[in-house]
Amino acid sequence: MPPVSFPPLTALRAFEAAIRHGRMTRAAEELGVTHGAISRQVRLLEDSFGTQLMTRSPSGLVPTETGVALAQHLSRGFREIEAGVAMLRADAGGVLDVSCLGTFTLRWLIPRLGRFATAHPGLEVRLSQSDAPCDFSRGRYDVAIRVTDHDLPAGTHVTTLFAERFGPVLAPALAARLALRSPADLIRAPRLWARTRPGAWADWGARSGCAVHEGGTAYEHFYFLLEAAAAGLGAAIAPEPHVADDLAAGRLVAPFGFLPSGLSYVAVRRLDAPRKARAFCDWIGREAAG
Amino acid sequence: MPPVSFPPLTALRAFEAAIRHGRMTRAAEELGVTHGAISRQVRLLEDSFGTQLMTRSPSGLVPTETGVALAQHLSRGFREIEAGVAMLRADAGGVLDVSCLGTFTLRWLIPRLGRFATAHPGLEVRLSQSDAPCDFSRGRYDVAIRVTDHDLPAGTHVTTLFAERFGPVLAPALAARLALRSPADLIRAPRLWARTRPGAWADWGARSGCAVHEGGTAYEHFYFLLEAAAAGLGAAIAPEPHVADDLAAGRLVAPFGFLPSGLSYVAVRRLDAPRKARAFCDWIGREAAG
DNA sequence: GGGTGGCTGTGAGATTTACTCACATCAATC
DNA sequence: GATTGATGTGAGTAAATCTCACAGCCACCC
Repeated sequence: MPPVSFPPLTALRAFEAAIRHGRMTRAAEELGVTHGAISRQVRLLEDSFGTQLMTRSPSGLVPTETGVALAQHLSRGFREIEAGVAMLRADAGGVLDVSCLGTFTLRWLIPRLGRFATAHPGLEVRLSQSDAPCDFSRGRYDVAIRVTDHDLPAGTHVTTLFAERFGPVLAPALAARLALRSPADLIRAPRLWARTRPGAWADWGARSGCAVHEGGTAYEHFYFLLEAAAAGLGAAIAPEPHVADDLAAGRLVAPFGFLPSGLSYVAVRRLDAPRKARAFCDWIGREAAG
Repeated sequence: MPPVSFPPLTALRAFEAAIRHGRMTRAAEELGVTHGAISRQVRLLEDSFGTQLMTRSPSGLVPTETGVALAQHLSRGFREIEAGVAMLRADAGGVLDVSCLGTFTLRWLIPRLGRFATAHPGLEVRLSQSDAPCDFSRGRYDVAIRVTDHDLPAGTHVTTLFAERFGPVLAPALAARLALRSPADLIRAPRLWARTRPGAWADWGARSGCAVHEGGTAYEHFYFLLEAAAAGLGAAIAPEPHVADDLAAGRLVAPFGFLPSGLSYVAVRRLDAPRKARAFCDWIGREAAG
């Protein structure tokens, strides 16, 4: 319960706004509540003091002498508080720099970022693409999203998003033409791979027990790789979250599903990162869980 | 929901207290909550701004630069609010003057007044005895409790307490000696009456259909009347609430029960009475109803 | 190294506060 | 008398706040 030295601050605020506007309806608009809420708060305040603070009339409110004196104190008090909050808001907005895997960004994070923006107005998330190992020493970003195939730097907090699952994907038409019956049959498909993940086919082969041939067509970015696969140029090894939408849309098929890659997607921040970095990591952890 | 321009005031207050004390545990003591509540409120504040406001250590809290700045604004703001509240509390305590029927006061109100005092600390109820018609023009009291046998002044608010029921009461021994079988037998009892209610016997006679004789012994105050009746000196016409305790204690008996007198006990206040008058009337109305 | 004390953090659930909705009442205006 | 715009309130819901009961951490002491 509130300390005995104060009535509810909500009631004080409602009262101050009502007096300042001269009407409960206007105060309600300012505070984002119904006039009934203002009426109750003011009534509660008057009851708790045993003193009438305003008279009501159809043309609005008139404070009593006591009410005027109280409202003046409250106005000054709330203005001071408002000044502090505004100062903080000006500071605290700004930008959060997030270093992120390119394709993950495009296909998983960006579609969800609107919810973060809604929850944190005034805070801009600035994304940069990288799959280099985390290096907070240069201060270029506050949070890094990575797959845990690199040693993570000491003195960081790691938020696990989800375990990676990966598997071969290709266009439906190509899959039909190749009459694939088992994962081993993929050896007949043209092999596509990304320079960012050169060992993907070998890793998958080791996990699935399938022989995989070498060579095939290399692409600079994973995004191009998936476009090529969707165009029927061959099969690619892709992490599940990157292709979930394409699978749902029927642009790609994953005839043999996905296997755990042994890796995890993580969000990493320095232990002493700004609070907004923690807010972001908490948020993205919840998004990944949900 | 709170206005978008402010985070929860409760959180701001918790934060300010924590910084001022340098410890959440001390802030919790001041605000009358557990340290867990303070911890959550501060965390909520930091999350909503995306900014760390303090660092925690086993030796206590250290505000960040941002936190210091915010806390200074908040301290000034809350001090201003506190000054207004203190001013009001000083004003609003004081005294409520209640003019009340003497015996009603003694026998019904005073035993209950402790509950009012508990609910309204700092507010003294000053009772004065009177059964004269209400006259708020002299400003001698804020509330008058009366029986509605007088015209009530215009421009007042009336809270009905309960309808009066009255009837004859006398000592058990006298009742036994007189071998009363019906109300009419009361004509054999010595007739006691109060100067404040000279027409009581006649009123009761009219309502009960019994002949009542005139004369008998007059007392200045109703209290004396009841003492005389309890001493076996005769029968008196009493309102039920005045003698409830004596009946329960066996000091008096009401062999023929009580009849509605056509009157009501009411609490009356001016329409523009101080808020504490309304608080009192609301309270006494609830006590009468319960 | 282990024990103690005092600090903060948090899951889960309970309690309290605050609010909405849908009306009612009142007074001013036309 | 009807309309408009103000405040008041019963009943129920939603949200906020809090408690309880622990856990974890660090400094200090032995």
